[in-house]
Amino acid sequence: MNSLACASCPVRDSAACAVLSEAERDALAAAGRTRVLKRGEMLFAAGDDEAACATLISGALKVSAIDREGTEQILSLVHPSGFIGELFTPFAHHDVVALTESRLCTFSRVDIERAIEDYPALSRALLRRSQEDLLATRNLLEMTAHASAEARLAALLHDFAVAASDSSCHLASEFELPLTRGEIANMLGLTIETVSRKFGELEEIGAIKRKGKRGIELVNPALLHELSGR
Amino acid sequence: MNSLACASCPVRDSAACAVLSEAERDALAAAGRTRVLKRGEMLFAAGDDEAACATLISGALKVSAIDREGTEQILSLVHPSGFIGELFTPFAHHDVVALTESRLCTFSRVDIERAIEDYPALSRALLRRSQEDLLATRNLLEMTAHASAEARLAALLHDFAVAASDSSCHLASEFELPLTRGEIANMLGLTIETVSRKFGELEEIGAIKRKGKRGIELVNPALLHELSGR
DNA sequence: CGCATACTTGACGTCATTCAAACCGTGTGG
DNA sequence: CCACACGGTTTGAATGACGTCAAGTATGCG
Repeated sequence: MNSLACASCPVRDSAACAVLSEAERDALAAAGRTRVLKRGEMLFAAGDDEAACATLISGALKVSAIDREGTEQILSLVHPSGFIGELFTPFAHHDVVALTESRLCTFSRVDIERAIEDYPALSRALLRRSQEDLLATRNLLEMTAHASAEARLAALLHDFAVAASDSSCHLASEFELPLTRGEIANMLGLTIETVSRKFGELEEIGAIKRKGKRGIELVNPALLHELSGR
Repeated sequence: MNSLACASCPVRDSAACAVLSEAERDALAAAGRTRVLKRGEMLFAAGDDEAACATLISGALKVSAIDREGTEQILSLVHPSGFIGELFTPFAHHDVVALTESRLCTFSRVDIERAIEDYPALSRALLRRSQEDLLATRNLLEMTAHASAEARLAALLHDFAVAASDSSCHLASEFELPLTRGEIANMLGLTIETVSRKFGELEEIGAIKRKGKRGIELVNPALLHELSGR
C-alpha cells in the first residue's frame, strides 16, 4: 500500500515501464501500489474478475493451472522485471503464486489499460514481453511433448543455471533451485519420484552434484546440455 | 505480388488491421503483398533473418520446431485472421508451413515495425493477439504435460469442432481434420500408431465416427468433452 | 523431543512406444 | 484393364519408461 519509489527501483531500467519518460512513469506510478508476497501467497486466482497486473521487482512467481482432478500444472515462471497479468480478458485463466518472498508493483486492470492507450511505447513494450513469454512457453511445450524425463530435467537445470547468472550468456556453476521437487515435477509433467530418481542419475554420471536439498553444482555443464537434446 | 484488396478481404473486420482507420489501412496495404501457399509450402523457416510477417486470409498454417534429432513438434495452428511473425527478434525461431492452400497478406518486418510505431492501435491489437496465442499455447502445454493419450486426442477433436463451426460457442457435428495422423501425433506428443489406436477406441465407445480418412462425425460430443478432462 | 514436510529409494504395474506386417485408396505404366 | 508401387493408415505383439504404491530418511520448527 506504499506509494512507489521508482527512483530506487532495481528493475527501473529493465521492466516494461523503462520505456516511459520520467513524467509518464511518475503518472503511472501514482496509480500503482507496491505489494509484498510471502512464499505461497497468491497474487490472484483463476476466475478472479478483478485480477491486478504487476511488474515483479524481486523474488519469483509461478503461473499455474489447476485441472479438473485438482492437479496443478506450472505454465510459466516469472523473474524480476517480468510483467504479470492478462489484459483484454474478463477474468484470469490461471493462478499466480509467489515461489519466494516477492516484491511487486501492482496496478489495477483499468489503470494499465488506460496507460496502454495513453502511452504507445508501453503497449509496444508489453507486446515485446508477451512475445518473449510466448517463445518461452513454446520452448517448454517442445520439451514436455517429446523429450525423455532425463532430457526435460537437464534442460530445466540448464535454464536455471542461465537465470541464476544474470549475464545470460554464461552459466552459474552453482545455484539454488527456486522450486521444490514437486514443483519441478509438475512443471515438467512428471512425478516427484521420477524427478528424484533422475537427479540421482544425473549425479551418478557426473553431470551435477546435489548440495543439500536445494543446492545444485554443475559438474559437467556440457554433458547437461548434451542430455537436454538442444 | 498483387497489391491488396482490403475492400473485399474476408477477414477485414476480424484481423489485426481491423482496428485501423480507412486511411491508415490503405497506407499499410501499400507496403503489403498477398501471397498464396500450397499445402506443404513454407512461409519462413527457423533461422531466417528476413522472415516476413503476415495475416492469414484463408487456409491454415502450422508453426513448428525441429529438434536436434530431426523430429518435428507442432507448436501452434494459425486460422484465418491470425497474425504470424516474430517481432523484435533477429531471426525466426520456428518454421511456418501451410497445412492447406492458404492466402496471406505479408509484410516485411521493417514495415510492420514502422506501422506499430505509427499506429498505436495496431500495437494494442497485436498485443491482444499475442496474449491470446499465449493462452492457447498454455492450454496445449497443460494438455501434453499431464493428460493421457485419449484425453489429448479428445481435447484436440473438441477444439477442431469449435474451430470448424465459426460460431465459437457451438460445435460442428461433422468436420474434416486439417491435419494428417502424423501431424496430430506430433502436435500431441504421441506417435502415429497411438493416435490411430485412440481413434479406434473413441469410435468403439461411440464418441465419434470416422468418415473416410479425414472426416470426423461427433456422435457424442458430451462424452468427448468428458474424456478431454476439461 | 516430536511432529511435519520434503525428499529418496525400491518393487511392481501400466500405458505408450517400438518394430513389424498388413491394409487401403490413388495414380502410373504395361 | 489390370498390376503394381506408394503414402497414409491400421493392427498386433513385445519392450521399456514412467507412474503408483509403500517404506524409509533427512531437515526444520514448535
